[in-house]
Amino acid sequence: MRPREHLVPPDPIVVSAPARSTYRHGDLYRALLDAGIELARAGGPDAVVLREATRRAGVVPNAAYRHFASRQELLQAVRAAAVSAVAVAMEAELDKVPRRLKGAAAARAALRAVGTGYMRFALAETGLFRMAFVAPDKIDITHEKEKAGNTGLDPFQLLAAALDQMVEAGVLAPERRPGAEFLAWGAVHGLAMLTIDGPLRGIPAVQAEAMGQRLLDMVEKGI
Amino acid sequence: MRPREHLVPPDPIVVSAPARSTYRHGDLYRALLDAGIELARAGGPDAVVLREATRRAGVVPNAAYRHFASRQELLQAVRAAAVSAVAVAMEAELDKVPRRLKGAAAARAALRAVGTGYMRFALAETGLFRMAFVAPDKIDITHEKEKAGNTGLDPFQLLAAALDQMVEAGVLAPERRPGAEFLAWGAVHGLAMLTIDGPLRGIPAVQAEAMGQRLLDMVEKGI
DNA sequence: TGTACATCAGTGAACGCGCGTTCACTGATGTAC
DNA sequence: TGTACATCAGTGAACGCGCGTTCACTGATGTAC
Repeated sequence: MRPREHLVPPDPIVVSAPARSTYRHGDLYRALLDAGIELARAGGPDAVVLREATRRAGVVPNAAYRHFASRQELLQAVRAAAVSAVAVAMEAELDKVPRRLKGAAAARAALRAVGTGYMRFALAETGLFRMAFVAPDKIDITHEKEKAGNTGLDPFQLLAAALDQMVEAGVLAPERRPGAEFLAWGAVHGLAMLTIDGPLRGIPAVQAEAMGQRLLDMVEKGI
Repeated sequence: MRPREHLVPPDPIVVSAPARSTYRHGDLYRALLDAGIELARAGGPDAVVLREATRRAGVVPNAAYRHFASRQELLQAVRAAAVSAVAVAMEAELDKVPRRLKGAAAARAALRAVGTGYMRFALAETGLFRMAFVAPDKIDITHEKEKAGNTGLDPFQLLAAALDQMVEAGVLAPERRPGAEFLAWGAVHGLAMLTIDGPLRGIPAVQAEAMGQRLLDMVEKGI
């Protein structure tokens, strides 16, 4: 594509090929996936390059084809891992909700937790976050299964559960429930994007956090 | 990059090189920019390829360097045009606000108009919309000037003006004004993204529109 | 327990691709006299 | 008005790049007897 940028001289030391003594790799699938995830962490979807993943796994490029039919397939696996990581971040916040809270207070706290976990993940793991929401024209998403490293609920389901809880607690009118996911998700997602790519880029974490809470106030009040 | 996809046989007819009779092009800068905009319309930022732009302008690849120092510079120009187009779409909605509305009603209508224009643009011109919000690591945004095909206000300023109007009309408490742009923008932007790339992708325009209005209800109530 | 063998994970070499960019050029144009 | 000339927009050819992917292979491993 573009000519190599020589801002930094190319590193002559092969840092990421962990000298393999055995002929077989052992778990190349996992190694490639991990490399892919690492690439996505650092640079988002575009950075997930098949050849680079094999380099990091210390293996010849075409070896990848024993485990992935194409770059697309690697991308899908990485994406699934990223989505899963978002869910884990959300659950981490949910776990912080004090058990003593009941009813309305608990429901509100759950919704906040879900939103907070989402936003924090977006800011802390920008590359993976982008990977989780890669534009569908860049990846074939159909028939994709997620690997669960969590309760098995994806981010959408966690949000839905929080909203259901709000209805049960009488905080959200049942007739407003259908589609409410998209209002809440949209609001949080957008603010995350503004903070990552947009005009809020680079603001101190404390301010980003405060803005996030303010947005969640707005959602709570307006949904 | 990836091998050519042969889903569609390569078109042997040069459709976009408008046989030039003169040696000089006339306005190659404009032609390249227009081609760039067209590419962005169809495929977003990644589709803005210098060589393709020159092809469409009917000119040899390196001719572009008479007018743009690099691909980056073309990208910046296209981005500026995209941002401008967003502003135009927002103004179009603002113009529809009945003149008879005064005070609170007018202010609310203005905020809605701004949000509606934004969302409609995102859905109708997805590629340009993506171009306007291209991730900063893909383009050098510093020292970029926008070309105004509009009143000269960018989308952010249009939103800010609407919010100021709400404060003046007494609909928005002055202490809630600072930073309110980001709440409103974030919410609308996020829903737009969900509709373009996310789970709402492909829903009928009517439903997308309805969801947009519902989101604006939420913003209005909760901001 | 020891040997023959099938399996198949990883190798080595190569491909064609389109990209951004550089170089030395050429020839139409507008300007000065 | 006519001619000489400088300008500089567009040409032609080439570069190196890294990518995804294909092919025929090789040799370590696990299994069947």
